Amino acid sequence: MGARQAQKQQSRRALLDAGLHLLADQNLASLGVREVTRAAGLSPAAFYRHFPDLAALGVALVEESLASLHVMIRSVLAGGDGAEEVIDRAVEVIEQHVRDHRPHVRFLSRERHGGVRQVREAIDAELGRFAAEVGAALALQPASEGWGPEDLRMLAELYVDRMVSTAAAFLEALEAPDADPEAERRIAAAAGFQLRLISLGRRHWHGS
Amino acid sequence: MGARQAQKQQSRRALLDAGLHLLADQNLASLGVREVTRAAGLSPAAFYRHFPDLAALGVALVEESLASLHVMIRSVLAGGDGAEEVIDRAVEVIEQHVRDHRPHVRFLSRERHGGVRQVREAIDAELGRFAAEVGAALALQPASEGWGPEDLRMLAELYVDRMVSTAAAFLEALEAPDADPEAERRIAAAAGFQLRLISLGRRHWHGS
DNA sequence: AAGTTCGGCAAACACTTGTTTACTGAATGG
DNA sequence: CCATTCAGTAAACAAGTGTTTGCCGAACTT
Repeated sequence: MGARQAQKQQSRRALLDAGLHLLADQNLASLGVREVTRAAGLSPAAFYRHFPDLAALGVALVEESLASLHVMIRSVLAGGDGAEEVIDRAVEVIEQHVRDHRPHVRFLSRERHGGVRQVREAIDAELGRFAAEVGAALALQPASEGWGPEDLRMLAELYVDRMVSTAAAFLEALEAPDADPEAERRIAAAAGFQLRLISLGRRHWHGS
Repeated sequence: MGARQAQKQQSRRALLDAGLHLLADQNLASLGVREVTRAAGLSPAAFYRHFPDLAALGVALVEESLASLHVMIRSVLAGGDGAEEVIDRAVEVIEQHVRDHRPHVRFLSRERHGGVRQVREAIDAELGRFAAEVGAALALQPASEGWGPEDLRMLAELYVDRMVSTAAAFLEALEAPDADPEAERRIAAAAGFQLRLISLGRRHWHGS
């Protein structure tokens, strides 16, 4: 890659980073082009060399954020099959992920139902793909015998939604002004309990 | 109430309605005082006769939105005890509620993780109170014998969260440009399935 | 070495913004 | 009936906004 492209990528990075940083305490719809370029150390006009819109920057952030999420989900699904172990690992991995990628998680959580349609749709589509991935993994387990693909999808959605909620809860605990380690422990306990309850229900499910 | 107060309330209503209307496709943080007053047919300065902040208007909208939610939750909990019936009724009531109070539901869904802390906290607190209410109702059922209050709370949270997610899903289906009745049916089916799965897991839970 | 591409800039465009000010005039209460 | 209260107004403030323009100069191509 030429030095030309490299410098362009660097500016693009600066814009994305500045955006992500500013989105710590405001949402995409209230972000301004000038605000971002100022924080990135560029002139306002430079923005348009990279994105047509702020919505486009948002979509780029979605892609970035979800790439790291994909890695996470795979690390949960791979490994021991015991339901208990998978659940415990899932909760741990989620907590660690929120810790490592706090700005991205915050962005996703905030914009999932936020004011910018393009971004909302991008997140939703990708979350659907997660559910499909989880569903495929579930289908491979012996406990899924006799389960239709429709049921498996609904089950996977339930798991994914639970994980997203858990991540959001961890996030809120981390952002609280008085960081309380007890709160995190309680969230982890609740998540473990709830996931266990779901998988228990699944084992006792006999046809729909 | 004097005619004086009545007129004031009318203006306040106009501001709240205008705000709620504008929040259909943007979020609170990006709303402007002038924007609201313009839509309400008042002068910008008039806003400050009613609210010190836009955040305050947001909190007022939260209270309004949650009042109607409380009514809803009670109508679910009251009535036949059969788990199946409760679940089916819950899904129906949620769907109807979203239909009847679309702007409020949208507002709650959007601002639950939105950019205004005051509003986020107000929603969260009230949602916690819902969970407590559901937990209290669960405690009365015979199936809760041997369940600690902690477990009941986590279970109630799981139910409430599921309901909120379901409401959000219904909302998104209603807002889709091509209104697809099939999508709503699918959401209702998924919600029923998932709630059933949870209550099945609950019945087979033996201590934590 | 000459010519082209193109990322970044400063400046200008025409608005929109939040908030305060001094005011008006109808409802209120004595 | 007269004084007071107070919701609502118009006007002004100093900023801030998105986007376009023409231009520069370093990196590429031939």
